[in-house]
Amino acid sequence: MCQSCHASVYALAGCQLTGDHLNVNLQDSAIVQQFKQHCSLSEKEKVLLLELEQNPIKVNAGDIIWQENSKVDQFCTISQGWAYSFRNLGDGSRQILKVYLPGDIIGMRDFAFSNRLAGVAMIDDGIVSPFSHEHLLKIFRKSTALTAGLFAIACRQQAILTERLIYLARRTAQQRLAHFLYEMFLRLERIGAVNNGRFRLPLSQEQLGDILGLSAVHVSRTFTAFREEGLVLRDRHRVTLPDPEALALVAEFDGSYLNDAVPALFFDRAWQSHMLAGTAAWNEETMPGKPRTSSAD
Amino acid sequence: MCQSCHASVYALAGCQLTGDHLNVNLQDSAIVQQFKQHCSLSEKEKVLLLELEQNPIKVNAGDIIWQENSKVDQFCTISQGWAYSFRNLGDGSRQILKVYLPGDIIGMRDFAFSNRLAGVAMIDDGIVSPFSHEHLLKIFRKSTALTAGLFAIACRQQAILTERLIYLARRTAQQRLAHFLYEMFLRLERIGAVNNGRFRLPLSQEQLGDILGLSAVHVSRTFTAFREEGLVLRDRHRVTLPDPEALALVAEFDGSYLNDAVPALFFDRAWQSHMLAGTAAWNEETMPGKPRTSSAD
DNA sequence: TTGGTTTAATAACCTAAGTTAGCCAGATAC
DNA sequence: GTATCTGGCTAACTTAGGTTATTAAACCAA
Repeated sequence: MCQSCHASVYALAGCQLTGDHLNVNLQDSAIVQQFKQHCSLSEKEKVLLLELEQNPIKVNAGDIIWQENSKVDQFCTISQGWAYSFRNLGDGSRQILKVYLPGDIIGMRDFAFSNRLAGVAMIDDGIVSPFSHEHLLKIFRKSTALTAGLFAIACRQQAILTERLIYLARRTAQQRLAHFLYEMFLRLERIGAVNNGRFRLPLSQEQLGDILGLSAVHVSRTFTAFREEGLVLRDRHRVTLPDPEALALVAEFDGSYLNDAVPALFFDRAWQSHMLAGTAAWNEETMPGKPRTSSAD
Repeated sequence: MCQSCHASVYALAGCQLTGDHLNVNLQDSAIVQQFKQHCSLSEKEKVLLLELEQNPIKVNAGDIIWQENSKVDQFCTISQGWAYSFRNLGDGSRQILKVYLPGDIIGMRDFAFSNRLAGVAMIDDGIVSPFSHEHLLKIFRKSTALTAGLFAIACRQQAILTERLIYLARRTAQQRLAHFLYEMFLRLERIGAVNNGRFRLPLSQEQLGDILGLSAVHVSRTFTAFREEGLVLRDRHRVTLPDPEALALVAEFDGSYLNDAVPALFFDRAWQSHMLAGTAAWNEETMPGKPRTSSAD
């Protein structure tokens, strides 16, 4: 951890640091982008959010951010790299619960618990920024808009889990893999990491199996089937979807749980001005455009 | 909906009403019990919570509270009866996502969405109380303690979903059924609905299949196996667990996601007094005892 | 009472995915 | 260079659970 850096978030914002010190600024913070999906932010609110990223740490591929059952002492934002949360099961198998991309908040689900229900590990090299319970409570106290935003993020997280639950309970291997690939395609597209249906997917077939509740062997079989059907081409860690919509069709993918993040309340201006006068400006102008960052937590 | 009743929550609290009007009071509100798991409440906060139950409605078994894809206009607390949320899938099957018991909040996951991702139906006759987005925002503005409590409930909801996800992805039919029955046993025990390992479970085998991602036929087979092993006795809608712990063993049940709802912050008194002075009294005295109401949402 | 409907038990059969194992191609190490 | 390791592909075989069908018991409405 960047212990030697005691610069405030104000100082950090916009400055260029070298070595272990990392650049954070008001414009390109992934977490601010994340929240802009949900509401417009005042400067004060941006600062509150940026404070979450005061303590950037470089982490390496394979690093464990925290272990299952360890004490819950902090949460993290991730600003570079991929991570995943996982549970090791009694029989030696494990389940990967969620893949995190830059802009996501990691571990917020542990807020209500004294011990971690899941471990988190880095897939890639990257940068994470730990923050504390206090920080979260501070946001609750200081900004109703950010609170609602955090609550919305927790709700969307539930929606994503629900979607996966249905797929794991009810769908075939082809549908599961198609769904996962298409979901990653959409999430990566938002953060500009897709080029012509082609993107990097740094996951082994074993890891994919742990995500999808399948054996690695069957993941391989399923990729073979997709290759023969021309639906998915995979070369090491690069994946190409020649026709993403065809894949979505196989998966019976309904993206409303990702895209339809437009609470009724954003559109009720009379109510807005009544309830939120003086706290924060919710702004429907940010809504019509497509969200640009990945889904949170 | 009890449109004719415009009595304030203060008037309702403690009064005895007849016909469509229902009794709500400060002591036995299931939602207040629910929150007491997480924190102690001031009188003002209790009133804020009780306002959620201002509009009790009688509903009948089989009633649809709301349909999938309908507009998100309100949430609900449930004070009597059982309900479940569900998704109908393209192929005619459906997945039951969650069973709600008295004291739970229904539909909070839809906070971030304009349309419902899941429908909700009553299993039993019961009483639900709708409340609005505004109400939730009002709580965010007025009480950091209740906000944190709501956030904690959303987090626990994620934990429960995560647990189910793992079981659906990785476990055998016996483990899934054992897990579900044992979880219901624990939740019902908390609200005093278990007598000597015996409780009412008003779900058909088809509904159980929709919960567990199994066919009704296989649910039947699994019950037969449990009966032969003396693990579970089922007669229509009554279930007896002669040895609940044996069942927990079969399920490899780890209850920390239900019981360990004790955030580190509750125990850090220095931090408490620092952060929360003047807002609400978090109280570690309510913690050591076992929670008494079912898990929320 | 009757006839219709829902729920449950069991059997026979089928299939998707797990398991084990062998092989090969890239990496990485020596 | 060669040896080793990891990740991926394919084949052969096994198995848990799905599907369909039959029967019987509960439940309900007329």
